Amino acid sequence: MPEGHSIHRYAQQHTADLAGRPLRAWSPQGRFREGAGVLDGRVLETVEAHGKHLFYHWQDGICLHVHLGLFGVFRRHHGPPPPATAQTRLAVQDADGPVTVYLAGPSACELLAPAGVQEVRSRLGPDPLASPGGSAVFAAALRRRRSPIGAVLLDQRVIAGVGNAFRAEALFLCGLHPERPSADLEPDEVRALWRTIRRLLRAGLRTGEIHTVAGGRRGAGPPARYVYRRDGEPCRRCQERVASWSSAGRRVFACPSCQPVAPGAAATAGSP
DNA sequence: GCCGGATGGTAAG
DNA sequence: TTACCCTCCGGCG
Repeated sequence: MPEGHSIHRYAQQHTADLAGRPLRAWSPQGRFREGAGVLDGRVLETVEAHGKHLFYHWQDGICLHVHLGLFGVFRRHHGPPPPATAQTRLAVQDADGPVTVYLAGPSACELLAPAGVQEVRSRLGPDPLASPGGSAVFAAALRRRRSPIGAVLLDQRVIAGVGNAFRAEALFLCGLHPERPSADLEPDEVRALWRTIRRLLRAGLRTGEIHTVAGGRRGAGPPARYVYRRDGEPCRRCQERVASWSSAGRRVFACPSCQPVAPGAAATAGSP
């Protein structure tokens, strides 16, 4: 589930598993043969996450940039790994340790010079998990835009790491309708939104799941959400049916009663 | 066993 | 807005 929390988990895990020693690297699929050849035998120093982007810093200033996109997946094997599949873009293995990591289906897997790293970073807004003081930058960006807050939250130049699930849950928790113009939000609402997103991302980083319903989980079962992918089901707070519609090619979810389009106004139909 | 959609982002029209 | 990338999984039969 590649929203920001899982990307930070990968950064932590891959640092723990692989950093500090020379690694074997190869590309079973062949599409990253040249890059893997550069990495093979080198030492991985650190892995850094910003939003949904991973930066693997290797010795000699070499940086591997990975973005999973919608389909990308890491597989981690402890001990002798199964043979890599034909889809495996990159395989990395600790020559002396037990861990092998396979990467398949990423939208980006590339070596970047420092200028390239800077270029990627320059397109990313503050990451609530990585950017102290990001709240002010976020607030300024919201004031500048006329787009609906729902669209703005998915814009990685405004805030990095939020995906469709965290968008839906954070807007519900803050009582904000996704179609409200971002510039119309009150300063208090903007501060609460940043804090809510940061809290949800931190919880996700800790647990690896997007479980947002207050009170924690009672027993096993899938993570519980308020509105994300719950369209047609009753709102957990007011029993109104959760609405959903499509905007900019993505599904949007909201409770029409708990998230009024105009602050203080009565609930309206779900679809604007 | 097949189909459609999914947590994302870019490029083309 | 649409297509595409290219992987996994749930629903359906």
